[in-house]
Amino acid sequence: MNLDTLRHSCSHVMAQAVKELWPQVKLAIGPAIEDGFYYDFDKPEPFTDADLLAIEKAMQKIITQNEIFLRQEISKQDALALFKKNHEDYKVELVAKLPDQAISIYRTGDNFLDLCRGPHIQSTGQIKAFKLLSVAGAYWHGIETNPMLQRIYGTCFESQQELDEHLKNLEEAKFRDHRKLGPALGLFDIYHEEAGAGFVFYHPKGALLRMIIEDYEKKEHLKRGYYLVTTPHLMDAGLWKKSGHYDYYKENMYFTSEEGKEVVVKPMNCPGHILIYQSKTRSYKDLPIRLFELGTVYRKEKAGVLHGLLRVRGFTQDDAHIFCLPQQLEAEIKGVIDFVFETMKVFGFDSVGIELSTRPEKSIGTDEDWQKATAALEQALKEKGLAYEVNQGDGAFYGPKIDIKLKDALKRTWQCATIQCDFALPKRFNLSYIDAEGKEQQPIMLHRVLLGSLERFIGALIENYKGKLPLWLSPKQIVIIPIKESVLAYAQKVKAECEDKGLRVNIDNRNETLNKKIREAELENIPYCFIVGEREAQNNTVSIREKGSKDKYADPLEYVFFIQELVKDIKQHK
RNA sequence: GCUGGAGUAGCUCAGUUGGCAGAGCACGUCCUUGGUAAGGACGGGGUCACGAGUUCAAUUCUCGUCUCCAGCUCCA
Repeated sequence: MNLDTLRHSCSHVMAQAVKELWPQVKLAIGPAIEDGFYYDFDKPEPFTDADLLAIEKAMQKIITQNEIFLRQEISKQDALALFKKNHEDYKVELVAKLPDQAISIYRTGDNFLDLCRGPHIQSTGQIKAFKLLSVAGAYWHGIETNPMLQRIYGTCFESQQELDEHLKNLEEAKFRDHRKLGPALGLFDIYHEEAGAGFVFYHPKGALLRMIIEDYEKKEHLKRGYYLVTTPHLMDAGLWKKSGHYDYYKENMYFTSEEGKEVVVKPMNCPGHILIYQSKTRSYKDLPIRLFELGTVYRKEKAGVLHGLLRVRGFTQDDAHIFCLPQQLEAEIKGVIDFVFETMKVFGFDSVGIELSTRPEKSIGTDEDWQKATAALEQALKEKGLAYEVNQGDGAFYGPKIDIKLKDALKRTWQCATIQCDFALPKRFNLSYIDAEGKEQQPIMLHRVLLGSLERFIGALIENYKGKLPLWLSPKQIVIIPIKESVLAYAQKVKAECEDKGLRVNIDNRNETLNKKIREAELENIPYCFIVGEREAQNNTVSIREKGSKDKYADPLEYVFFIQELVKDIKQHK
């Protein structure tokens, strides 16, 4: 049985139940979606949780009665008359837009009928496991200026077991939510009321994690021939008018002023990098020039879209702009794709989805340039043998893009890397290089990020690892627990040796019991506890407890050997 | 920005049909000096999100604001 068909049918049953309970409700649309289905209703009073239970009960009854899904074809005229008679205004609107030919409708039970292309399951009895999940507002046709309808989300599976598994998955997602885990683990917090929504504060452990990621990225970029640059946070509004951002994104930019001049808090790094490129005459021999910056940008996002670290108002991009010759374009794109995949893998994500987005309605540049740019991206993907989906009209205003979305442990996708091909900004800024004949030419510009925003990426990391970061990313790698005060000096010696090897280690010297310290180290997800008492001090060893090893623990080990092994693991990003 | 739900101690949450504000954890002091996931005693901590209104009296009722949550719309 096709799962989409099953879910679509289930949404019909839900609509039927709603119409039985509230006959005056008007129906909009009810499709199957990735994890279930929804149906949009026009009903003046909101649905409550109790309503959902009542609807579920009514649905169960319809399912028990095993009603047939009966397909009928009628003329457009008849369909219009039928839905008009039933006061289904939204259906009338939908029918009116259909071509003038036979239109299919589906009936179930005595009274329920719905405009529907189909297909459906044979009868309601085939629905074995379903659940209604939530209610939310949704605009008719998804257009902001249209009336808001009430959407009920539900899900449906072929067996109760699969449904239970899905619900368990949802529960688990809640449990690993970075918005809970992050503050609980001392990584970051957001002081919504005091400092403003959408602004992240990294606490000591989170700042360390961020530093580890930043250090890794800087090193890797230098290795690949990028130049590290830094650009200011405030720049004259004129620069943003020239780049086009002012016209396209004014609503989302933060402004300030200086001596009557308008100044913009940077929402992007490109204009800054362009100025650096323009600072001198460039030769074709210098290209490609790859400028990389961990650039912190601010965007005034609407209040309703903010979400933990995933959607914030101030964030740092691992942003680079590559200025290259036309003949270098494809190789550069391929190089970035390889860089993205390698980086994802190092951070523990190995499954990705790729999308190619083309020219949007609101955009700058000539058709010819858009075609060239889109073709270059597509060609690179094809030559890499990568599967991708095309997202028509979803590109940036200055060029088409490849988005690489990573998948986490729960198979959820996260938008992180993007590669954008841009002919428009070089034109606007009149960028140039001198070719072999001594003539001025225009370079092509690639915009790209690997992790996207560090904030979002750290959110993804926390959720993917459920807060249990691998050793190399752990802000605290080892905690040394001296059993009594008399061995403190020995503990300090061990600590010094570990630090000498670059390990992040501290001593838990509090007046608490050993059990409590171990418990807290476990809860804090510290990979290793080194426990030292008289026995260890005498033999120059430590007792090693690996996180999660429960009551089993290693025999006292010559710790010098052990920390060498740890250093090896860290080098390999384990 | 829109629809709906919510905001009580640092955290997780009780509670008040309008009349002195509660627990556990966390925090502080003291006792305890320990062998692999919570040792004990005592103590401090609150403009019940904020602002107005109704009332003898508002954390509780009404309105507004801010913020969060589930979605919608948006995401250079």
